[in-house]
Amino acid sequence: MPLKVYNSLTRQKEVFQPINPPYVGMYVCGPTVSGESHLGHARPFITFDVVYRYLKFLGFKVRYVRNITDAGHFEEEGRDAEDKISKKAVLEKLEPMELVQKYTNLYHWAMSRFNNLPPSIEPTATGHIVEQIEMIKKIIADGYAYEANGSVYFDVEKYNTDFSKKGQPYGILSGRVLEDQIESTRELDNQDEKRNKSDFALWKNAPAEHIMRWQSPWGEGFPGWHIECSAMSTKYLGEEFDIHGGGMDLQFPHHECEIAQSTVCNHKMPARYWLHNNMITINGKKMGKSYNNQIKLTEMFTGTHPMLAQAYSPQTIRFFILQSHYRGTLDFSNEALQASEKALKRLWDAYEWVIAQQFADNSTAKDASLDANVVKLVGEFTEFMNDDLNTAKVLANMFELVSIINSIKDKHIQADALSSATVQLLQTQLKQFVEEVFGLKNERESDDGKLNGVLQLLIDIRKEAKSKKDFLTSDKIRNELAALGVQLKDEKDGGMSYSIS
RNA sequence: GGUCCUGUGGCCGAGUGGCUAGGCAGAGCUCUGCAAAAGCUUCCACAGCGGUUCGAAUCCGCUCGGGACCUCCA
Repeated sequence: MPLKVYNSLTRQKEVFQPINPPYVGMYVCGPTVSGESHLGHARPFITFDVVYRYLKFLGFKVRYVRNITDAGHFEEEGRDAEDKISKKAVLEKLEPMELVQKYTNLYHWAMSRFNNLPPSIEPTATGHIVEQIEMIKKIIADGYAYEANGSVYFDVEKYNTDFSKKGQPYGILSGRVLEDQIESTRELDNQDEKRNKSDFALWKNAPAEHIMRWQSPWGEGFPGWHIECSAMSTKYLGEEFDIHGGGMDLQFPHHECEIAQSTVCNHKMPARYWLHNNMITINGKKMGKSYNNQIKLTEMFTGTHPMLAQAYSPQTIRFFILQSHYRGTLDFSNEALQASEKALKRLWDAYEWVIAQQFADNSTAKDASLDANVVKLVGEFTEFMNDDLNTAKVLANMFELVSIINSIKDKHIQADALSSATVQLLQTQLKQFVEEVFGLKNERESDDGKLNGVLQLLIDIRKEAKSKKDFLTSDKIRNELAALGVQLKDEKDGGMSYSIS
């Protein structure tokens, strides 16, 4: 069964066929680095990290482009159209680029803690002003944009009229009809400069107080909020590429505008497959700026937010996100995150144990039906991923395997119940999916061996105490280590192991 | 108002018309000096009302509820 993905453009699952196999071009809308990332931002970055990882797993050569928006978009609160980054820079008395750097660093830090692979190219908007200006010039030359008072606007009406004839009206991605839009569009700043309310800015004239500004054929200004993605995706992935991803809230107007801009410039629909992840909700409401209900990632990791009962590690959050399908909403709650934390630990413990085991050679399975079941569960990993990346179902299978693995570990099931071939399949596939595809990693503090030595010593003392039935001493060791965050476990075979939380 | 999505057991969440997803929590048992961990068993579902069907959580209709986008937003 080939990989199928749900394409927002066609509103159905489609077989994924790259334009130039084995190469795949994927563009994902990155962060605006005018502030800290919150939990909601984590979803697309983790979701598309898994898409990236899975495509690589399937053998595709992927160029993954994810931009950094550092040029500042409008914040049209009240009357003054201001550049978010400039405004905040003044407040914090930082240079705009200093501020951008600070939040970019913080973002990269969070991404690495999630164990997200860095994209192949991470272009910045400020680094591509020239490309954006060139693109705008082309759109004007083709007659789909006009200048007004040093700003440039995209003529949505004309685009819609002309491209509807080619079967590509404005609104094709989000299923909107332009005529319905016009009446409902809100009053925006400088509305009078536009010919129509639905027109959007390609370039904005910079008022005197605006710090971030660039020279252009239309005077000093800054780019509009959609053009960077069109310019950079075209530059690095070509006029037509395979996958465009992002959050569902970007579908309209952002991605719709990208389609219009790119189509005028390149005479092609920019991307073939449009993938959109759904939102993280909190108390049933989307976590986002509009509701002022975000929990920043730094707050998640440290537990410093009134809504948080405790800190949640990056891998717990990653696992939490993987437990649901990316196109559904995912509701945040302490209970849900705590469940994820425990589940992840159970999965990881069993996983670590089984891949480290050397099983004796065993050509025939003593328990044929169990053996067959393991083969089936493992085989379904790709089957489920191929069905629009159903990570939730893969995890369900992994937990069924966890039970089997733990039973072998506890000797409820004999090791020779499974054939060597099956054990090997289990080990390799689990490793591939847990680490390579899902990108889960061990969060335990790495130590230099000294800590391990100290703990082994304590374990030995505890064993001795136990053998003498000196439970006072043995319990003291266990309890005091527990208070320090080290859990001792008595194994079935009389051994002991520890884990550090 | 327009476009669209959604309503699953205490909580989070999968789900192809017929075969109890899974996780966390609860209960019992096994193991254990006691714990913890683990294993086994078990309880608790498909918003409501109709319809299609031999059979529906799954398809259709209506009602009620929740949400997203239409404006910056992942």
